[in-house]
Amino acid sequence: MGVGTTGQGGRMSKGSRRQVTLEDVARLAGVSASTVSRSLSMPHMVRASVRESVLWAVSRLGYVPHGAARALARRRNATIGVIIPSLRFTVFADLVESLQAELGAAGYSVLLGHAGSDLRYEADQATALLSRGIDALVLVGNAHDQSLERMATNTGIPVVTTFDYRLDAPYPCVGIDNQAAGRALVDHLLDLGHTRIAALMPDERFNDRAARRLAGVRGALADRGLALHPQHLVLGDGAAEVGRAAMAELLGREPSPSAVVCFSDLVAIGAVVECRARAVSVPGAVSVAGFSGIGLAELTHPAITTVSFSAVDIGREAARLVLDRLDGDGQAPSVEVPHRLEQRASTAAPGP
Amino acid sequence: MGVGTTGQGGRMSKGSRRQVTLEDVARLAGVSASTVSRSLSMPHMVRASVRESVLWAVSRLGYVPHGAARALARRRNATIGVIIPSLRFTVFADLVESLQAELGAAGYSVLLGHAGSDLRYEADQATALLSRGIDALVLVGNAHDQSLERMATNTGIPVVTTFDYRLDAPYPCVGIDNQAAGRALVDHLLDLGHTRIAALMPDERFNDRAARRLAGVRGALADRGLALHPQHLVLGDGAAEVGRAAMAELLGREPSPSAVVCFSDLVAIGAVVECRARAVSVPGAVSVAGFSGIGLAELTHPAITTVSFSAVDIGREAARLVLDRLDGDGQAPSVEVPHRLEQRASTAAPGP
DNA sequence: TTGTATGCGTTATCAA
DNA sequence: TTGATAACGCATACAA
Repeated sequence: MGVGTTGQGGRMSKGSRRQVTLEDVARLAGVSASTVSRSLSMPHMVRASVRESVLWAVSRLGYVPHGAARALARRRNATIGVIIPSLRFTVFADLVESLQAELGAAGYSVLLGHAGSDLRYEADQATALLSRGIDALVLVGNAHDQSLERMATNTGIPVVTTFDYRLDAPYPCVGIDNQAAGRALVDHLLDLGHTRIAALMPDERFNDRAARRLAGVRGALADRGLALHPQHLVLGDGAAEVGRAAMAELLGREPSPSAVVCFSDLVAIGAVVECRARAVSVPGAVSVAGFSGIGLAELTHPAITTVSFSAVDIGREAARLVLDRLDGDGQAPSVEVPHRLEQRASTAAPGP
Repeated sequence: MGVGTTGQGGRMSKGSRRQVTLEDVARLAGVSASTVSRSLSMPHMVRASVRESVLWAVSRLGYVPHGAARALARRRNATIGVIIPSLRFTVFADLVESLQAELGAAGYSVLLGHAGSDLRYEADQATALLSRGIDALVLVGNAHDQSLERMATNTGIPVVTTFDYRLDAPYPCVGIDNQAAGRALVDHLLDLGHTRIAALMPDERFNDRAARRLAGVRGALADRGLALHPQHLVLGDGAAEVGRAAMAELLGREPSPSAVVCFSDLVAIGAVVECRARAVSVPGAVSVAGFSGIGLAELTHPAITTVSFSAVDIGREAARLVLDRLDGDGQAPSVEVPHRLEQRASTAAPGP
């Protein structure tokens, strides 16, 4: 679609310039509108010489197809809705960027919505995107509002979920096994000899990934006859500042933990900062672990032990699933993206 | 538009369920289609009792307006295109999130495009968004490809640019005065007594904000009879890892700088990490300053001196400008968002 | 205040 | 291979 010049969509500002239509191109090329349409959408169905003159007319007039008209006629929008909690989390920014690249290459655009951590709000966003016209919906996690689920089934548009892989997922999904990941992190600490392990995490009621990780944490503890002490669970989501505050809170509690798992790397970084501010040695006095494996976690001092995975991979695979549902045979299965324990300097055996 | 249930847009999957249309609602409510349309778009133009029964039918059928049809009829898409270099940069993620919130509240959706740092690619993205149908376009910076500019003027859709405020901007813009900000940072270092000042920055040919900052840097130096030594300009964009590598490069050069300004906080953080790895004291042996004022720059050790500003404010004001162009009188002027020098521990007077 | 008729720009169906 | 023509679903000018 050549670097066209005139398009639709804008308010006709003052000059009220008319949209260049298929008709205009047809007239200039001396053919019918349908031939122009075909020359653009199914070039092989039209004689080469005709196609050439059409293309010439197109670029001469700077014709750009009218998206809405096309969507109306084709019953398809070439647009995918993506709803994430927030772009401030590196992993979601990576997801969106990756999705956009993959879907863009296949001719789809991305319509973006933010949901915070509120499932009701997520459903509202979905309604908005749906009425805007989307061919598929990409969500984060597997817990969603009833009204959203109803909408999805009623409209029949494909839904793909991300960041949480599980066999019983309601939609095709691509993500990590959060429970196994949570377990791996705690097993690592247990192996080091820790017994008083705390967790800094989002409210599990609003975050099913966190809930799964917590299940993994509890499971690992239970397997060794231990449990998460109620005083050892502190809520705190996302930002380093929050991690700092949560760590401050935790350090004031009894019994004091010898290790802390954070469900986000930034929170872990904040926790370490707070420890330094209080002259609490990491990992001397307390071990700290993060989650996600963002680049920064490797550069801090000490470098942060974490469970790493690729949000970019999740985006790419999610795009594959979406395209399979839209243009393929719709049989592509959910995919588990691997995670890996990155053992670094912020965790060590507990002091004597 | 109640939490509807049935919408358009999806491929009709197998069952090929038909879209619920205005007509269906009209039939059920016992009125004409136009009355239904009015009940939804101009409720005050219809008798209360009628409106009620329409609304009832709407929710009964789970009617959701068909975006494309609506866009076609109204010649307006209720969609704003936003093209940014990358979501991996905190400031752009903040911009998008802020824009989305403000525009969403006004009934607009955000269609997102990523351009990297390539103006040609940005223009391609613009073409894609334009043909998807957007009512306005939000860009980053004031330097753009000719073809994009041509498209913009030909379509007549409003364009608003962000992050670079300048009087001679080709479109209404909202951002900081990058030149003044660059100058402020270097003045601070000069006041501390530095004379060998280096810069870690993106290639100015592809980044007009960086070019302006560099102009500010050079200006401040020139005012004191100094200049940027050619060996003291190292390219490196965005990520902490990149800042680390750039700093490594810089530390190997002659003459060695006593202070380094980075055009991004993450790069500054990376630079500090590299210094620590080499046992180069910050700010003892070399001062390091960042740019943007992301939260993390305050938490590092040492905390990073930076020029801070609010990308969220930029987003909010950009949304205001867009809405003014679309629904207002189109007279709202460009806005300069304030920046502030945050003097922190990473900069100090040079050693003897 | 409500209904009728028409247009929005494309694609798809069907003849030619 | 090409050209009429009928959808596609909604908004609006105009008539009632």
